[in-house]
Amino acid sequence: MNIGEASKASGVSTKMIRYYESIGLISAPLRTESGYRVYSDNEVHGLRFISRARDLGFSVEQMGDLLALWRDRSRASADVKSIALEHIRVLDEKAKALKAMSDTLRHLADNCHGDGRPDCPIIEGFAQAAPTSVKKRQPRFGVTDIAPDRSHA
Amino acid sequence: MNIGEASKASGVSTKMIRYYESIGLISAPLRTESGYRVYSDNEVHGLRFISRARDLGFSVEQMGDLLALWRDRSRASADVKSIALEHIRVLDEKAKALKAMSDTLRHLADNCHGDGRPDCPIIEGFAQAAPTSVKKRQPRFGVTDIAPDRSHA
DNA sequence: GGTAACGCTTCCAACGATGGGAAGGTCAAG
DNA sequence: CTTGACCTTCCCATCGTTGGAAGCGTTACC
Repeated sequence: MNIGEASKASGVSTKMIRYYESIGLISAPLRTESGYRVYSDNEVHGLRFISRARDLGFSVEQMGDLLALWRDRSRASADVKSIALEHIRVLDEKAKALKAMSDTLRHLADNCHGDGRPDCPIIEGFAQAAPTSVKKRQPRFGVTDIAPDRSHA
Repeated sequence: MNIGEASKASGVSTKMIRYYESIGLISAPLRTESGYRVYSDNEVHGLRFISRARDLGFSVEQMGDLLALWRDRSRASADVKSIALEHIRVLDEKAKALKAMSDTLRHLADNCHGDGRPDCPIIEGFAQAAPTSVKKRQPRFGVTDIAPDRSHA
């Protein structure tokens, strides 16, 4: 299989496959005489593994750890589980933070007429008081924190 | 007030204040003869506004819109509300996506012994089946999608 | 044998928000 | 006058992913 086929079979774009190879997440595949990358079923399997881990929000670094465990037949499932549990914790924390923002905003929005008049609890809520006790910023989410919508493919 | 004081008073780092100025989110403040930025109470107020909007996950672009509305005394609260509602929708969507990931992973983890043995439903879950029907990737969250932890300040 | 579709490489850029640091100027207090 | 805390500008890095361009080789099909 060449890279295009491997991409289709795994759900990882050719760009990303080459990128993962460049950063050492996956090893360099064999090449044809003419230089084309050739992927074995096993390698495609690994790409699918990556695709799935990625969809669950694992970082490239974590995917590296998981791949190593995947390939290690003498792994301890405890090691896998601990990575997973830590990731779950992070995911839940993020979700909680998002929900808190949403709730705060919802509360403000519920009290906003939403008509042609200028008075608005939302704007006022941003403008007034609560000098945020200055430091110790909370982790934040921006609109773009969700990965750029690759779904326009 | 110089930039350091304005930063402390608003909760926006000096780096970010300069950055917001550079991208035109805020206008350039007056300078002393020696080139130091000087912030009025009003400008600090604006920075606090930004700080709060940012904590609710608004993007810089949206903050620009909100700031414009804030300064526009003839604004329609409906305009503010619509930005807020749209943002709430996005926040909820992200939270939902995170929760779905967490749940999937939790399910796998619950079935993992987590001991010294190698068999692990998590790894197996990643490795097997579900070729992701190839394309149309979902928006994803990576570990780093949560803003880098600035709280080590 | 031509052509289109794919592949190759390298490099460069961007996204968003933020931090880090270097190299230098300024200001206040001792 | 020195010291230290502040300010200035400028560039670089992060994180994951995508895009593009340039320039050329290969493969498959008609």
